[in-house]
Amino acid sequence: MSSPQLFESAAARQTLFVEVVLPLSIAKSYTYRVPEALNEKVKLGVRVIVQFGKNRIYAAIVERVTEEAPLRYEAKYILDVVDEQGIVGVQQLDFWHWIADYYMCHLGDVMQAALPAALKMASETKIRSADQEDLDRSGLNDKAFLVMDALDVAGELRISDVIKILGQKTVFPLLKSLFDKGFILISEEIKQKYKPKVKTFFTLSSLYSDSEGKRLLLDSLNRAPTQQDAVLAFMQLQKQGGEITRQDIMEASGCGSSAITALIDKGVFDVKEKVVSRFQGTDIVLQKDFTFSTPQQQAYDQINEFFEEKDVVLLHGVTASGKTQLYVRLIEKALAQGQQVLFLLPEIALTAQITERLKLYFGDQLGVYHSKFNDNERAEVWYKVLNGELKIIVGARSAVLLPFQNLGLIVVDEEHESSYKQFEPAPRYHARDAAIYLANSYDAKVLLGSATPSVESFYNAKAGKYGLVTLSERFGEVQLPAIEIIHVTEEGKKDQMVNYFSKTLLKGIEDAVAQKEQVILFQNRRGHTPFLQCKTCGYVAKCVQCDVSLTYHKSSNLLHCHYCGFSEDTMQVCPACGSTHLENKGYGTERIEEELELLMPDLRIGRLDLDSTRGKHGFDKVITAFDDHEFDVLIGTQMVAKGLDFGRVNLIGIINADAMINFPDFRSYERAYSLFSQVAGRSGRRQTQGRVIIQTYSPNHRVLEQVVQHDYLAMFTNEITERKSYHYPPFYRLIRLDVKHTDQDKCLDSANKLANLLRTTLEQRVLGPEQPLVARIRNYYIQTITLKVERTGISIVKVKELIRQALLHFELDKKNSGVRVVVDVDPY
DNA sequence: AGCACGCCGACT
DNA sequence: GTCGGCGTGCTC
Repeated sequence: MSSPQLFESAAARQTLFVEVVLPLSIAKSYTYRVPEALNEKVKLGVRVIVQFGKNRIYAAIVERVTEEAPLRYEAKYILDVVDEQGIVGVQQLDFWHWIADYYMCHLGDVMQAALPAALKMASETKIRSADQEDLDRSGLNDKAFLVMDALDVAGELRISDVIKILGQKTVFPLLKSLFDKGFILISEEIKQKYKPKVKTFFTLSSLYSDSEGKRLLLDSLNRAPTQQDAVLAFMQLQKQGGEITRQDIMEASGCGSSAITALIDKGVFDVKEKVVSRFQGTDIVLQKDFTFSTPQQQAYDQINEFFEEKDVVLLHGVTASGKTQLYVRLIEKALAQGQQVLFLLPEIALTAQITERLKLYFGDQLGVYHSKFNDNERAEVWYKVLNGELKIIVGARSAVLLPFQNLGLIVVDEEHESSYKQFEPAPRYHARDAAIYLANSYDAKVLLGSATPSVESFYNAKAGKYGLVTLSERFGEVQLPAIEIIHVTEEGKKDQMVNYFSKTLLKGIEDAVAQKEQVILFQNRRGHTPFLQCKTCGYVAKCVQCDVSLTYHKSSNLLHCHYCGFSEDTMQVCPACGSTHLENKGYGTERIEEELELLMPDLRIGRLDLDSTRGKHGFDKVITAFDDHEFDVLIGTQMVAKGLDFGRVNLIGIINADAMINFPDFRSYERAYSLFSQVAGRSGRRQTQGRVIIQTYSPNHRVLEQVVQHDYLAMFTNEITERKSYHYPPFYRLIRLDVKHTDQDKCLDSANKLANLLRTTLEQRVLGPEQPLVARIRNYYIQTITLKVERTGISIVKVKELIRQALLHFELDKKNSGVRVVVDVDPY
C-alpha cells in the first residue's frame, strides 16, 4: 500500500482532460487536455483559455474534469486557467443544461445569455512590426507595403484594421506571408474586460499624526497658503470620519489638484488605492415598521401555510392591494434564514419605482440587475451574488441566470407579463417557468404575483398544483375605477368625434386638468403614422427588406421600419404614380400628441414610448417629470401600464381598444383584458374614484364587458373553455418552428418538406406550414410550422427527440441548404 | 460564430 | 488567366 503522500504525487502526475462550454452556438461538446502544471487549478465552473479553430481564442467554462482521453482525436491543451474559484456552480451548470434541453438550444447560447460580456473575454488578434531594419521591403507587393506603412505609423494594428485599410476581407494569407518572411509579429491577446473600480484615498503621513506634528506641518506651509488650506481642510474632513478622496479635499478647501499633488510629493499625504463598489451606498433610512391590514395579514399567513406543502403560490391581488408589502415581509423571512432572494420584474421600465421602494427596506443587501446596466456593473453584481454579499437581487428576465448560492425565495411580480419570454436570440426561455425549475433545484419557494394572472398560472392554481391566495380589497378603501365604453362609430354619426377623440374624452381631459388632476392616454402604437398611402394609386410605403408598412416618425422626420430598424426619407410625392395626394393612415402616439396639442394648446403633454425613453435614464426622466406634475397628460404605449403609481392620475383614456382585441393570436383576449385592466388600475389611487374611457368600434365585445365589470373570473372561464376546445395551452403545449430563407419559393418548399418529415412521427400534431403575419423580415421569408402536443400520452422529451431527428434529416437533404430553422418552445 | 476551402463569374 | 464572390463544413 502506498502512503498518502505517494498517492497524491501520483495524482498530480495524472493527465487530466476538461470538457468545456464555449460561448458559441454549437451543438457539440469539446474536450481539452490539461497541462500538468495546471492540474490543481482546473475545477468545475472555472474559465479556461482555449484555442478553438485556427486562431480564435475563447474563455470557456469547465463543465467536467475527467481522466479519460478522447478516443477519436488528439485533444489540444488548455492555455491557461482564469479563475481561482468557479464563476458558476454545479447548480448553474445543471440549470444551463435544463434550459438548453427544454428550449431546444445549445449550451453555448445559454452561456452567452447568462454571462455578462465582461466575463466572457474576447480575443483580439493584433499584429506588430518586427522592427527588423535590415529587411528589404522593396520585394513586397503594394498591399503588403501598405500594411507595413500603416504599422510604422500606428505601431500596432488589429486584423479588423487591416481589413479596413486594404478594403478587402481576406487578409490572412497576406499577413501569413509577411509573418513567414519575418516582417511582422502576430500576437493573440486575451484581455480581461472586467476591471474593478479603484479609488484613491488620502491619509496624513504618520509623521504628522500627533498634534505637535500637525502644528509643525502647518507652520512649515506658511509660505504655501493654498497647500496650507488643503491640509486644514483635510484635517477638518478627518474629524468627520470616513474615507477622504482628492475630490473631497479640493471641494472643502477650494484648492486645485496641483496643490494636492505637491503635498503628495512632499510626503505629507499618503495615498492608497482601494477597490470600491460601482454602486452608491444607500444612506436612506430603512423603514421596517409598517403593519399589515387584516386582509394582508390573512394573505401572508395563507402564503406561508401553502409553502409548507407547495413550491409555488400564486398571489392574485388587485392593483393597489398592497402586494409589495407582502413581498417585503416574505423576503425578510428568507433573509432571516440566511437565504438569497430573487425578485423578478417584467421590464427595465419597472425596476426604478419598485427598486427604490425595496431599497428603502433592504439597503445595501439588495442589488439590481438588468440589461441596461453596463458590463462592469453587471460583472460586479455577478461576483457579489456568487460570494453571497448580495442577498436580494431585483432584476429582469436575465437575473434568473445569476450564480445564486443558497436561493430561498423567488418572487415573480406581474407574472403574466409577456416580456418574461425571450424571443431573439436563443435561449428562447421564459423567466417565470425557468425560475420555477431553478427554485425546485434549490428547494426554494416561488411566489407569483399579479392582478391579472396568466391563464396558465391561474389554471395551475385552480388545479391545485400551485397554492392560490387572493387579495381582493384595495388598500385604504380605494374604489375600483368606473369604466365607460365609447362606441366610435355611433359617436361619429352623432358628430361627437373630433378626429380620433370622442367629445366625451376631450371633455374628460378638460375637467380633469381643471381640477389639477392628471390624465394618461393609451395608444399601443408608436410613431406618428403607421402607414402612408397614395390616394390616387393605392401605393403604400413599405420597408425594402420586410413585408411591413413603414411608420412615419415626426421626431426624426423619417419613415421607420419597426421590424428591422430601416429608415428612409419621407416622401411628398408618390414614387409609383407621382401624385401628391398622400394620405396619413392610422394613429401612433406622436400623432395623438400632435392633434391633442392642436385641440388644447394650453395642455402640457408628455409622451412615454420606446422613442421618448432612449438611454439608460430616459424612462425615469419622463416618469419623474410626470410624477412632479410637469405634464397634465401622458400619452403612451403599453409602457404606461407597467405598474406605475401616480397619485394625481384620475382619468385614463384608451384611444383605440380594437387593435389589441383583434390581434390574431390565441392569447389576444387574455392580453387585452390584462392590459386594459392594468392601464385602468393606474387611475384613482387616492380618495376619489378613478375614471376610464375606452374608445372602440366593437362596444359589445365580451372582453370589454369583462373589463368594465372587473370580472377576471369570467375572462378566465371563457378562455379556458376555448383553449380546451381549440387545443391550446394550458391543455396542449405549443412548439413553433420558423423556416427562413431569402428565396420565397425555397422557403415554402423546405417548410413543406420539414412539416412532412415531422408528420411521419408526430402525425396530426403538426400544423402548417403557414405564412406568418409578417411574411418577410430583413429579407428573409418566413414559414411557420406549429406543433400542438397533448399533455398526456406522449412525453415532451420524446417529442423534442423526434423534432431533433426530423431536423437532422432535414439538414442532410442538400436541397434544404441555407435554410434556417428556428425552434421556439412555448412561443408565447 | 469565424474562417478556410472550393467552386463559379468579371476583370487586370 | 486571376481576383474575389459566396456556399459549405469544421472547430477538441
